[in-house]
Amino acid sequence: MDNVRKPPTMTDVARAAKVSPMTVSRALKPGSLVSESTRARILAAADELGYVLDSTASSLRSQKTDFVAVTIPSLNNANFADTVGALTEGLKAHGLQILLGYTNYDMREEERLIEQLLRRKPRAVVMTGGKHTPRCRRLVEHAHVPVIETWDLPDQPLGHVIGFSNAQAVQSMVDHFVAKGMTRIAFIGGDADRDTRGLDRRRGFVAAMQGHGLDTSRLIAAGRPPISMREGADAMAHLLDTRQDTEAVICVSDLSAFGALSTCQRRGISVPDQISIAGFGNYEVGSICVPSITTIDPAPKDIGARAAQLICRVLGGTHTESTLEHIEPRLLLRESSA
Amino acid sequence: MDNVRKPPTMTDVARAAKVSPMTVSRALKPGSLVSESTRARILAAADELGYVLDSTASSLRSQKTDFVAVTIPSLNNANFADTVGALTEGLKAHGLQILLGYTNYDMREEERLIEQLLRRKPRAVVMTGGKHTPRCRRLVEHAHVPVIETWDLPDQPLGHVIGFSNAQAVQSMVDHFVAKGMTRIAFIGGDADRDTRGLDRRRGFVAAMQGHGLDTSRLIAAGRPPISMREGADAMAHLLDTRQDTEAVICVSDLSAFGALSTCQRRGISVPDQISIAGFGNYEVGSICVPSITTIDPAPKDIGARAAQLICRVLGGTHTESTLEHIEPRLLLRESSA
DNA sequence: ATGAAAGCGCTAACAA
DNA sequence: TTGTTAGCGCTTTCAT
Repeated sequence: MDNVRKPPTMTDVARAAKVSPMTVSRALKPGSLVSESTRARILAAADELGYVLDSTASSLRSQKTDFVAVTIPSLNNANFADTVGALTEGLKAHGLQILLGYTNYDMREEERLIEQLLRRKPRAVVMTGGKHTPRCRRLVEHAHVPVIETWDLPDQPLGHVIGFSNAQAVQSMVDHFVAKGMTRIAFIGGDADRDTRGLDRRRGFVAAMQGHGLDTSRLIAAGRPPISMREGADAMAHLLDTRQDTEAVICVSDLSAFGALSTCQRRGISVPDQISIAGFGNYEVGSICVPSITTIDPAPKDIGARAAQLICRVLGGTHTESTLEHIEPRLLLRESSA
Repeated sequence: MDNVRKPPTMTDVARAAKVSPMTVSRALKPGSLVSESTRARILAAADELGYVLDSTASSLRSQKTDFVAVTIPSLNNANFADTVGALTEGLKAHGLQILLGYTNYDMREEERLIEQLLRRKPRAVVMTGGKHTPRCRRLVEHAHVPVIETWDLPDQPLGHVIGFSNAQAVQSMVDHFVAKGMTRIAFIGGDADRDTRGLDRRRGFVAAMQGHGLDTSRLIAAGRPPISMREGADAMAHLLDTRQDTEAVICVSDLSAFGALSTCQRRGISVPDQISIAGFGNYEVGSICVPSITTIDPAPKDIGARAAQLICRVLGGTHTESTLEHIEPRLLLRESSA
């Protein structure tokens, strides 16, 4: 009647293979000192019993886990997915797993998440972004674990940084349009400070426009960040209705830029002949659509790969001081901008 | 010189608050029996020391974790992200966390991943898809943990199923085009069996065409699955070059359908006037682009939400037998199909 | 409301 | 090459 059998332990395997639990432990670890015949017997017994190592117990005893905590704002974002993908790949070689959590662009949620993650005693922490609640900062600092902040240049880094200035990247886009002789340039972004990177991009737009002595009033707040295609489409409709003389539109992301483009297509407005459009992030949609969308490539995979490398160096002891690795986003000029 | 201070334990907090460790343990759990003054003292001490509960130890002692293992083929897929999002949301209320892994559309990788995940003793396992290696099946079966397979209707379910027939969904799309009087219908998909759901959709296409006595030779293998926009665009170019009389194209996903659409736009071919296009998955891009793309909505969030509900019922003991919950994908007719 | 003792399953350290 | 002992940090259980 005990339909909830307890799963077999190492002791069960040891008994079945007629060795001590310690020998089983050794046999299950790769490069260890067990005679081949014994190991074979043990593996057979383990397989027979359906034994699976309990990594909870193993971690507790060895005071060492094999995972790296990672937080991203949203699961549903190709850029962050690329970063996490590269990170996973880079860590796999060193036997490290990723423990992934997402904050839903909310610092309170990030704090909750970081506490959850730290309870599992990760070997390192990789966070997206450089703004955190005070308690979140304290938690991470107290953890005595290597920390990497990515996708941003934090004012007060918690540890290592692998990022870039979102503001500066957008400034380079503004500079590009201004160099082409345009002056009436709009920005489409979200309406609140949930997405700090989006906010930085908007700030970069304003700073650059002011630097050129240009009008910054074409600033469309398109809804709760992160805005996507639908919001971009609606914002473009609003812009076309209210500021018909606009020459170029810079969007907070390629997704909203694509939405803006779709509105132009529905209205028969030719891009880039009548208006130029640019995005951010080098999402696939922007490279395929017609016209393809001018954008900025922040090299998400590079961020992940470098984070993995850095973690391995730090855990290996060959790297100790805090680093700032600067990512250089590239401007990709495509068909949507004149 | 000890720059690697050991983090404080419950015993440290107990000493600081002048109570026993047991009382600290109780004070940190919500609804437990500790006087308010003692609890306040303990929480203050914990905060002071930067104490974070060690869930490794806690799980070992209580023989109970708080997470659910989830495998998805790829992180970078809005559909699976939606399922995981809904699952996370539904489980959060019950204090359960998700331990997420991705298989990269590879059954060998899934096996490796499942073993890793099972070592952490999850309370339940949610897998995407119903095809697994024999060892993977054995591992899961031996784990004596509720299992849910999603997004598919497995031949031999491991436990619960929340899914739909990908083949049947595509058949309904074929039926729709045939009812409109079309006969020369093509299918664009991947070229290997990595993506079993993609393969099922292709099978559904062939079966439906044969059922109508139609030619199934317009079957484009567009590269290594899962194919995306670029492959869809190239495949459409190939199709237009070789089978100019094609009336409709069904693509394995909206992403490839959007790529196909972009090729038509570049060549000045009017959709749907000259050719109809349909996708699968109800991705945002298909609803925004011009023309919008006819598709099938497999209700990804619904799958996740139902999985969460099912897990809670099973763990709560109110549900014991294996269930098959059938998702009914909806055909969304949009501008890209005549 | 609080405490003392025991032990979850595993592996570090030492012994043989 | 294999075994013995002890204990990781916590919570179950029982006692007060």
